[in-house]
Amino acid sequence: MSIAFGELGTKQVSDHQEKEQPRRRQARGERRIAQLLEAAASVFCTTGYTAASTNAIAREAGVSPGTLYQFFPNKEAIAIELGDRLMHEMRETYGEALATVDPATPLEEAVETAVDRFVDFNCRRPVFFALMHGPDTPGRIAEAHDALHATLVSRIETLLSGFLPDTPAADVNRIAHVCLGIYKAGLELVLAHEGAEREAYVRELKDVLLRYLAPLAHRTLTP
Amino acid sequence: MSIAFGELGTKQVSDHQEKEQPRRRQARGERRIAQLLEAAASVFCTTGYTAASTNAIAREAGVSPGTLYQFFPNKEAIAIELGDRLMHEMRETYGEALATVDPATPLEEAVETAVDRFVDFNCRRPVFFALMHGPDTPGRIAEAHDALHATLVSRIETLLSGFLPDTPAADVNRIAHVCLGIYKAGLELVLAHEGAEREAYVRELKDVLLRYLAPLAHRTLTP
DNA sequence: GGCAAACACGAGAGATCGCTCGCGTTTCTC
DNA sequence: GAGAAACGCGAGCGATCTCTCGTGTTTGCC
Repeated sequence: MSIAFGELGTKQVSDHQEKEQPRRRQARGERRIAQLLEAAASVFCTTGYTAASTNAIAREAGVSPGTLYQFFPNKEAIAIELGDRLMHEMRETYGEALATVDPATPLEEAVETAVDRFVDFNCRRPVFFALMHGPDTPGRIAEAHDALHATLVSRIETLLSGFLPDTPAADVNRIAHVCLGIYKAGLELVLAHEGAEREAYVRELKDVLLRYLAPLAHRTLTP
Repeated sequence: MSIAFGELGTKQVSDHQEKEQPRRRQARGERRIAQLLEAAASVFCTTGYTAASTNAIAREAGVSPGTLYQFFPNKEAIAIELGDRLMHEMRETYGEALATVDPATPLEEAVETAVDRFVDFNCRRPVFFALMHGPDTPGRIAEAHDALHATLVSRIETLLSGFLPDTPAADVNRIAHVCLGIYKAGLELVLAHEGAEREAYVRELKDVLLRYLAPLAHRTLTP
C-alpha cells in the first residue's frame, strides 16, 4: 500500500516484475511518510484541505518542503494516501462487523452498535470527518466518500427492506439517505462536545434514529 | 500593508468628524452593486467562498476587476453585503411570523410551518445555505451565522420549555441543538433534489422532527 | 572502502489571486 | 458648457502557494 510514484492513475504494480518501479523505500522513508501523514492530519483538521499549505504540513512534520515532495507527487496525493489509510483502518476495525446484517437482530440493537462504532472511530480519528465531509476535498477523496456513502446507503437499504418488504425501492432509498443525513448531523454535534456532554449527544442521536424508524419496526412486530 | 481601508478595527481614516461618509452613489452604481451581488451569489453557490475569485465575480457580472473594487473594499465585504441583504430579506419575509411562538399552537403545526418557511426561503435563495453552512465563510459571516444559530436555538428552547416544564435547561438546550442539526441535514437533502422528490424529502424531514419530539409532546397530553 | 540510490535541504520558478493605480468616460450640478 | 465627481477599465504589483532543482548527506550493499 505504499505510494505509487508513477505519474498517473496506473498502479497495482506491487509484486509483478515491472519496468516502472523506480522507488525503493528505506525504513527511514517509511517513518517520514508516517510522520508527514500525521502532520497532514493535524493541519487538515484545523484548517481544512484547501487552506492547508504543503509548506505548513512540512513545517509541522519538521522537514523541508522538498522532503515532502520526495514522498508525495502533489498535495492531493497526501490527502488520498491519508484517506486510503483511514478507510483501510476502518474496514479492518469494523468492516466485517458492519458487513454482516443479521435479519434476526432487532432494529434497536443494530442502530446502537452501528452508531457506537462509527462514533468511536470518528472520535479517535477526527481527520476522517474533516476530510470526508469537508467542502473542498479533492476529486479522488470525494470519489472515495461517495463510494463509502453509496455502500452505507445500500447497507441501510437491505437492513430496512427486512422491515419494509412491500415498500417501493425509491422510498426505502430515501429513508436510507435520511438516516445517513441524521447520522452525519449527529456526528458533527458529538464531535463538537466532550466527556459527559458527548455521551449525551450520542444518546440523543440514537434516539432520533430509533424514533424515526420506530413506526417501520412496529409493522413487523404487529402482524 | 498598503491596503487602503486598513484592518478590521480601524475604519475610515479620511474624515473622522463625519460619521461614515460613504460614496454618493448614482443610480448606475446601485445597479452595478445589485449586478455584482447577483454574480457573487452565483459564483459562491458553485465554488464556495474561498475558491471564488473576485476576478471571476467581475467576469460573471460583465465588468472589470477595477469596477468591482469601486463598490466593495475587499472580497469579504461582498459576502458580508450579500449576507446582510439575505438576512434582511429573510427577516422581512418571515421575521414576524417566526418571532411569535404561540404556546397554544400544537407542536405538529409549529414544526410544519417552520420547516415549510425555511425550506421555501432556502430553495429560493440557495446561496444562503452555501454561505451559512459553508466551511470557509469569512469572520463576519460566521458571526452572523452564529447569531442566527443562537437565535434559533433559543427560540426552539422557549418552544420546548412549554412542553418540558421540569427539565434541566442543559437538556432542553441539547434537544434544541439536535433539532437544528436535523433541520440542517434535512435541508441539505431537500436542496439536493427537485420536484416531487424534493417534496418527499420535506415530508421526511418533518417526520423526523415530529417523531423525535413526539414523546415530549405526549407528556403534556397525558398528565 | 566504494558506489549508487534514497533521503534531505531550501531557494526560487511558475502560477494564481486579491487588490491598486493611472487614466479615460459618463453623469450630475450649476 | 464647464467643472467635479462617480463610474469604468485593465495591466500589473505584491503576496502566497504548489512544486522543482541543484546540491549535499545518509544508507544499503559489495
